[in-house]
Amino acid sequence: MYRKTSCIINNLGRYISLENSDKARLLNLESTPFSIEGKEAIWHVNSPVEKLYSIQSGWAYTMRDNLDGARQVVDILIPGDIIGLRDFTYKNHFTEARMITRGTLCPFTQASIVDIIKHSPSLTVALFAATARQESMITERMLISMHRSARSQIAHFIIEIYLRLNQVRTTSIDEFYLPVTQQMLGEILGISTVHINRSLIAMENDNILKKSRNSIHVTDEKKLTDEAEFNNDYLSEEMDGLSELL
Amino acid sequence: MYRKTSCIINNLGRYISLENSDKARLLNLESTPFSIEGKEAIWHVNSPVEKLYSIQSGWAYTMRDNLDGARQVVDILIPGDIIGLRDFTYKNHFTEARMITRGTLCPFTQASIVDIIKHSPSLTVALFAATARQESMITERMLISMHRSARSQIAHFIIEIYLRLNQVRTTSIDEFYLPVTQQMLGEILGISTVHINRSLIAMENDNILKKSRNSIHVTDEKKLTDEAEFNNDYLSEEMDGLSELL
DNA sequence: CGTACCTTTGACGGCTGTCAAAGGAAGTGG
DNA sequence: CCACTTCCTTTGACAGCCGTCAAAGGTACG
Repeated sequence: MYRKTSCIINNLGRYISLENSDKARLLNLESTPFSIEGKEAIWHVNSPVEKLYSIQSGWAYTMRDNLDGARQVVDILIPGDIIGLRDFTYKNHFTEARMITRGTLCPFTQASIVDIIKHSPSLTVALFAATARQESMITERMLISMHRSARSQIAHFIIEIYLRLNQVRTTSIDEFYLPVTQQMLGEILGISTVHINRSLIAMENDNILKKSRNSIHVTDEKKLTDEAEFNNDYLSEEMDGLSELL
Repeated sequence: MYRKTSCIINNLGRYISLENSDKARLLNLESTPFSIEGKEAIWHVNSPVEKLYSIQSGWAYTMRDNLDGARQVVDILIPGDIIGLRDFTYKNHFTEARMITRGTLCPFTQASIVDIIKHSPSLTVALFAATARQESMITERMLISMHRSARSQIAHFIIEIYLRLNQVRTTSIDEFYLPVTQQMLGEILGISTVHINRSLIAMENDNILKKSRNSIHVTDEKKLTDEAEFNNDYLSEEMDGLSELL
């Protein structure tokens, strides 16, 4: 065992406390991490599903092109997240995955996931938990995109990202790194770039936040959370009852 | 083994071919099915997560109330579906689940899911597959609600439901049972009842479909699919590579 | 220092929401 | 089997959030 940790250990360890045997298994299954440039593709649409990737560093996203030519972002993935959880029981990808920034990924083959399923109930449950959290983020975004104003959606997205970053490493809400352009923010929320821009300017004029190219300043956290009407149940890492059954 | 089949066998059997030992395990884990009235609650918001339910007959939905008082439907669940897959790694439910029509449910405890995870890799993979399909439906709805007109969303929903029904039992697209009110259709798609109504009337005037209280007549399948711009990859039950690894 | 990408602004239109009320259909109880 | 109640559908009027189109101004990067 040449390393004491791995990216996926940090992820799955959020939901259950890992035995040493589980940690050893993960270290064993993890292929060599590789670095990857910003904007580089991780997989393409319709390509066969072969691997999952745990993000050691860098930001990534999955997206697809709508028939009308509009690009739609499905997930925003930050360090610690697993890319491909939604896809690994499908034959082909129906999204494309790309890096936003340069970073480092740890690949896991499908076979190693099957190995986990065969030999470690606790890791399997953690995989379910990680899958459910990703699904919950999508569900939340769906419900919110259907009923909230652009401003409220933007506020909600910023708080969600802040909380997710904070789960991985302490982050200040006053100012944090956010390598997402206004254009991409529009593609995430399903709002036109023009309207994103106007909304951001309005929120800046109301002294709520200031978005610059790769970071965000939150100047009035209270106003922001009020607009976001944020309920963070869906981000909860707790899993009480289930872990006792293992 | 007092019965030859169970509702969950039909569900999980879609994704992999089940060994007899797997079938026996499922029959063993399944508690006695119980019947439940239309509109009756299956669980409430914030109640602790205890069970999953496989639908033997009847339709169900999950929903939650937005802060502005609007009700939002998260999933529509038809016979053969599993209720609670998204929730079972959480401590509490953040949706409420109710029947639409009267029906019969087969409950599974969390403990029995853990039993599956511990003892049957193939069933575990099938559970992942079922979870991923439900997630994909949400993802699809999210993407579509963000970029398509009300008419197109309605068309898409009708085709999705038709295809899902058809996966369980042969269904004619000309006319099929659809116990979803216009109001609920609005709550599913995030569109006001008034606008749902106007859109349905417009589609009826264009001789595409006719929705009556509990069923739908599709009079022009081609026009309907054209408007829906339906890509059914996400409903695929195929899972090639993975099952070979088991 | 040019090229590509991102942000910003203005003008304009329309899809969809809200409010309010009436008409039907279904279910319930006497 | 009929009143009554509740839920669902339908219609009209009106407003506004947000999309589209087009173009200019900034900013990063090779």
